[in-house]
Amino acid sequence: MTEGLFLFNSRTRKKERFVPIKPGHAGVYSCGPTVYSAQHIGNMRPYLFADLLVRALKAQGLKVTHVINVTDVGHLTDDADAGEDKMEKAAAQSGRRAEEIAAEYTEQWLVDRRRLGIPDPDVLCKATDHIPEQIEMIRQLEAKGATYRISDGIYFDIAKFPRYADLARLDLAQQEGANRIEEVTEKRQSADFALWKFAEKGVQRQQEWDSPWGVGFPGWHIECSAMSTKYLGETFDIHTGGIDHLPVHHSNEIAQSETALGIDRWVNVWMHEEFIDFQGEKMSKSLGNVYILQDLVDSGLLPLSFRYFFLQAHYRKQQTFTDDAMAAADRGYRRLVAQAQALSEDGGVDEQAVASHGAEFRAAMNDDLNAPRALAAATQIVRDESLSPATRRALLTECDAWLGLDLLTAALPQAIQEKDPRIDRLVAARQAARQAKEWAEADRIRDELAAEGVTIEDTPDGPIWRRSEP
RNA sequence: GGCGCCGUAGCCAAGUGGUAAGGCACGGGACUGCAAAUCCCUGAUCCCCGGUUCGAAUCCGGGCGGCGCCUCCA
Repeated sequence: MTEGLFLFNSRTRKKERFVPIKPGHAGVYSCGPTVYSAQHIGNMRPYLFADLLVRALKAQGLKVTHVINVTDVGHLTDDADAGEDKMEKAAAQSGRRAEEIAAEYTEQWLVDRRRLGIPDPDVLCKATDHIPEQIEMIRQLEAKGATYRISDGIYFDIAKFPRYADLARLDLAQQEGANRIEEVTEKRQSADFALWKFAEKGVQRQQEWDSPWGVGFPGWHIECSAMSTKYLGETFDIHTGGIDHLPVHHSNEIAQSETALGIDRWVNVWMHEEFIDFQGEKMSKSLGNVYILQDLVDSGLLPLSFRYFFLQAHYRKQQTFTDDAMAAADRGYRRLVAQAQALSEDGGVDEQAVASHGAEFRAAMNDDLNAPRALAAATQIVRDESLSPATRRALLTECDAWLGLDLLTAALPQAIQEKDPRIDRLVAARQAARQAKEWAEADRIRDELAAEGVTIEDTPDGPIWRRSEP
């Protein structure tokens, strides 16, 4: 009945069966990072989500082209059209070149993605590498009469695009945000946005280019329109991004793309992931309460435990991050992997059982990427004793293609075997006491070590020890 | 003021009309000299009030509470 992948389309506010424009192929564009500083774990949800989507598309047998942009110019600090450029600001503060900063944080972002099991995108495009494309699109808009010039730049006139409010279902007359900020007063409507910003007189920017309108730099929104169109065509399948982008950034993208290209439907499916709530407020660079992946690793957690944490909630719901929830995810992930890897190759693979017992998992994922439900199904498979170990392995291999948790292949770090002769000697002494059945002495040594945070674990191969918490 | 999300067991979180997935913790059990580690078992009628219905966590109305966007932000 419900064959195929169903996705929630923000444009129609409905779950719809995904049908690619070009049979057998799906084009996906994801709004990428602004690389003036480190990406924190909240910033990683969009990429975990996009990866989940890409994996689901591939599981349908589709070939996927995934494009992500890197914003390395033009993203302003305060107002969309009146603040400082974040890249320039970061460069000024650190005394470094903007390109150098962008390269560093782009690389860190890619490394973190890989640690989370996210493959690199097929196309990773930088705004600064596509200035001509952006200028060209602005020229097209100008030719269509959708732009106007004011003292600080070239702007898009949303009055020329009647569908402007459709995506976000905005009531533009009632939007009052503009009243709370210092705005570019020359704009015709407050929702108009900059396409090209002029370099300020007397200010030497690191990043500026010539254009038909004068020296300056592109507005933030135009890069996504220009680059997605370049790599995916004038109409493409799916565009993803944070829910916060829906009313402004994506409304702007649609306005400029559909106007410049002269088309009615630039993107078929818009998908937006919700925020992670960090015990009461969002984590954001602006608020300064950032927490990067390495911080998690430093506290003894596995990167893929964060992926597991992400998979425990649906992407369209705000997810609460707390240290306890993260620790719970870490334990859950380690246990699941240990159980999966403990499965033998015995019993042969029952292909029929693979087809039938994987149904719930596939149905969950195909229902708008319901990862929590799918993860529960995978967990049941690991522990389903009615299936042979080999069959369970086969099922888990299939599940993991969607989940990306490396269930059967992850190398779990064992108890850290530190070198400490003094502790080794005490552990050996306890073991000797145990063998002599001198329990009081053995327990005394164990308590002594416990008091300094060392836990002894007796295994079939003898005792090992580890420090409880760093 | 406008647009939008959410409120389910101690914590995280599925479920959107037929009588509550899963994970973690807690408790119980197995194992152990006792522990640790591991494995097994165990818990909720769904923020409040009213309505619709044979039947609601699930639909409608009204509250209370949390969060996001409208300004850079995933």
